[in-house]
Amino acid sequence: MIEPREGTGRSAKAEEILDVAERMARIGGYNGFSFREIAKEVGIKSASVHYHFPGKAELGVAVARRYTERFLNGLGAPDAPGAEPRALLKRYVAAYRSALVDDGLMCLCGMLGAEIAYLPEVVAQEAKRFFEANIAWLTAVLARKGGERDVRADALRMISTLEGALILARSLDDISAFDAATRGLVTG
Amino acid sequence: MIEPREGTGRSAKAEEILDVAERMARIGGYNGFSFREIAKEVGIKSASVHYHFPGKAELGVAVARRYTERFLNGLGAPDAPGAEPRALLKRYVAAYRSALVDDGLMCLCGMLGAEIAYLPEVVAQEAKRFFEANIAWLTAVLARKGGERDVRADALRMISTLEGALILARSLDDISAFDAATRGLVTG
DNA sequence: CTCCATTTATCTAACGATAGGTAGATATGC
DNA sequence: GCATATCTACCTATCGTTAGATAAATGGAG
Repeated sequence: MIEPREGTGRSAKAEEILDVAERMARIGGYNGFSFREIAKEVGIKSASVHYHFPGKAELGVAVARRYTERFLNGLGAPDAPGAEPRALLKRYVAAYRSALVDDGLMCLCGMLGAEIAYLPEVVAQEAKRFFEANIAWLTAVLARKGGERDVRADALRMISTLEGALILARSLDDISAFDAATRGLVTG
Repeated sequence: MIEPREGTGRSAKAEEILDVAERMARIGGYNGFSFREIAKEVGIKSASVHYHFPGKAELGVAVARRYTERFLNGLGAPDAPGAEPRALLKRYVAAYRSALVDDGLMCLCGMLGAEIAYLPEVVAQEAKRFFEANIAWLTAVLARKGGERDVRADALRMISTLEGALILARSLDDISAFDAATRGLVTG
């Protein structure tokens, strides 16, 4: 085989499986994807999906990890010399908005977080790690921005509002509800 | 029969079924409750649950409707003469906090809203109605309070922050994250 | 008050569909 | 020959749902 990887140590088929699983999970949560449905979509049999990912929990972990990594990479370093804190925060809000508007999908870890008491512990841990990484990124940016009283509280508030705004906008079937709910989130 | 109802037109067993289904749904979402598990918990067979609620969609609708009604009743009228707007808003925040702290559960319609694209339409409609009713209540209170620029946007922001804060606090397994995220939600 | 039809609420037993998972054969390429 | 990647074929468990039986309570009619 011609090694169609990209530094992740994963085959192209495995990435394809993760793509499909992620999209399904961002619609229906942990129960929203199944080996059979993924297999059908990527053109193999369900037993072959087990070759790439031994069990559902492992697949869930892989999806969440890749999601978190991609999300953080999209944000860039919180202390990047060229980027102003305010611009970084705007980018953070835009990342959530893009999921809703461009992809029509929820935040994966928002979904998993909602049903966290129902998940295999290894998957729950990944959802937790996503939020902890987000808090770390935001607190770093907010600290750089200065003038903040409680950067951790502000970080938690931002994440909460954005995750909730996704749910609300999708429930109301009204994208403008997301914009209204998040207006003024990034202040002076 | 001695009519063990309470004005809802539903038997005591049906209410018991709704109790169990609601608790399960507030942990695992729409897929988090099943006829068999509910039946086991209330001490009957799954076929008997179908006697009270013909199908899962109907059961989901009944759970959501009862939840919404109870939630709104707990808030009271937004224009109650004795209640100050600020106190009403505090009560609104406390309702979410109580779900998390007292019951250890998510908001039912936050769960359903997250997976809304995955739900039977009749159930999705009930989740939507919950949020519309919440927006109506909040805008009425915020309008009474005065000094607001865009009461609808503020209502959407409050709901989003609270729903998201529930998810975040449960994901982090840290109740104080809810308090930090919602601090200052009710202003001046 | 008694007889009988009906309703209420439950049961047993099964249906087809789908879930996650496994064992073992098979083909392909280094 | 060996690792990779897929297959067929199956397993057990659970899902929502349905048919049909049953027992008890209810409500009129004579």
